[in-house]
Amino acid sequence: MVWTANDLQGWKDFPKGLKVLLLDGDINSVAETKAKLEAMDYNVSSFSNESAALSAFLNRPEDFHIAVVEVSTSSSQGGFKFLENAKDLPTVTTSNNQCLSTMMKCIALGAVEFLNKPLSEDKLKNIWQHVVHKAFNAGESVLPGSLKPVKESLESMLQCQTENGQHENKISVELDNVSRLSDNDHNHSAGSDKYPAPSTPQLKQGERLLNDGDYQEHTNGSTEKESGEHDGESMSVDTSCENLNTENITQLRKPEKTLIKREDGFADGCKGESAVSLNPRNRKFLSKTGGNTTTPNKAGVPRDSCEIKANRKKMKVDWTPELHKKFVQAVEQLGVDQAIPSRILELMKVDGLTRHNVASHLQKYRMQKRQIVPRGEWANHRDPIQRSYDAQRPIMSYPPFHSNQTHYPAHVYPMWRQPVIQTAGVQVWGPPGYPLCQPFPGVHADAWGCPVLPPPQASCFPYTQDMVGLQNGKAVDYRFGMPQNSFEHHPAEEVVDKIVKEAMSKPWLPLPLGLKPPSADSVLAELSKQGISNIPL
DNA sequence: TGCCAAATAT
DNA sequence: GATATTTGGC
Repeated sequence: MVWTANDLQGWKDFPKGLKVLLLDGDINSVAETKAKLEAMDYNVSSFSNESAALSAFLNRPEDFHIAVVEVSTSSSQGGFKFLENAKDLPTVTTSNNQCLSTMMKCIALGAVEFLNKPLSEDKLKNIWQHVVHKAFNAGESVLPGSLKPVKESLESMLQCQTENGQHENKISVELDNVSRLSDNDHNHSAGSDKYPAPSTPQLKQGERLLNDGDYQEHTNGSTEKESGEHDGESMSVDTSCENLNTENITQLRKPEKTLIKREDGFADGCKGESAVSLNPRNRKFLSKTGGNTTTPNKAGVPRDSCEIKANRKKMKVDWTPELHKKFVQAVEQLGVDQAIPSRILELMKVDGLTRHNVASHLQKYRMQKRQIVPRGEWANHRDPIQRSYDAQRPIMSYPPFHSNQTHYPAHVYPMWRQPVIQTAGVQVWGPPGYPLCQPFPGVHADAWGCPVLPPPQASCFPYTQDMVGLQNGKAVDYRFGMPQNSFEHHPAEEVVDKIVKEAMSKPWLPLPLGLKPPSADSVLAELSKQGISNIPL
């Protein structure tokens, strides 16, 4: 089925139009709350009388998606009756009474949330999440009729996005399993769905869905900056009402697109999975937590000791092409000297990503860029396997692409090893618009976004592996000694001399590409020539 | 806070 | 065993 923008139009405004049953014994309070809800474009039916509210719901349950009910232990109409008799309707309870027993009673009776009065806009605006939660987690038999269309529409929308391949630059939420989870719930008992969604309203609009990484930093006393900004490039899921659209619920059926996942399991059976995850390995966590994928806590604040433990370790960032692309863009934007983790992190604007994550990736990135490989690997020319491996080693790349460039300078950048044999279908994730293979047919791209030459051409370029930054720790740019127009040219002689000289003066550094270490025989011969015949092992 | 290397996970 | 990523020390 082909979906059009019009098909999704109805949902772009979600949760506007959500039908809310509001019950509050206080006439002033009910009016105030109603006004706030209506300001959010919710469709509110308000009641001050519990019996009236209940009968309204029982008569036309399809008229309501969610209820906001005030409970009171002092009044005869405490709201509990409604709660008990409208179990299928996700019900948010509110009260001036914050005592634990009242809250527990509400939850025990099936309330999805307990909100202290007064009800601010902040508290109210996210109640829609309970509707989604209910729609996806209630067994079919207990799914309120009013929510079935919600569920079906959401499912269709999510499916549509997957088919359209709209899954770039967004941290994913797996709702793929949610439907299945609802089946599980159904198997357990009809009442299992009455367990409340965890602390939904603590997730404020615009706040990120994935925060365990930050929490990790926070617990370490780090001042890790939390990226609260959300621009068009943000890679986190924005759960705000305004943005619950195709951009934000992407990849929902793309387990392989996991960006960040937590992989803890606990001996005590407590599984923490507040983070979004698409990794099949983590699905069990979703099951354990009732499959609530839409309601993590604010800023990853742990809800309990289990979650603290869950956050302490093993949050793993999967550096997908998109994420890496952002990383590379940030690095290039900052420049070699300024590319430090904190700044990269700022530029990337990826929620959930920590400075540690970036630092780690930067470390790898730099190592790759400097072509750091064990010397033995280089020297092992007698190993045919190694030889063939080295033969695939990319030699150079184009300089970082800048979109404002209209031509491509012939600066030759260092390149690092290709992980696999290149094929025509190799995935390339350079910056958008990078003219990868256009100017030079046959040029490939490696996993780090740099196009590379195939081995035959490569063998005739004895350039240093890092043309910038090898001289006495200072940035020295050799690139202008490089051929300017064609790969057929050889580098300037003085450049080669410079590279060789440097390699000899700093034997601890990895050899520049193109420079081969001397063979053991030649070394022995040279030593012998210098009167050294015994080599201590 | 950044960098590096060891440890750990996949 | 290779590679990717986290963790911990400096």
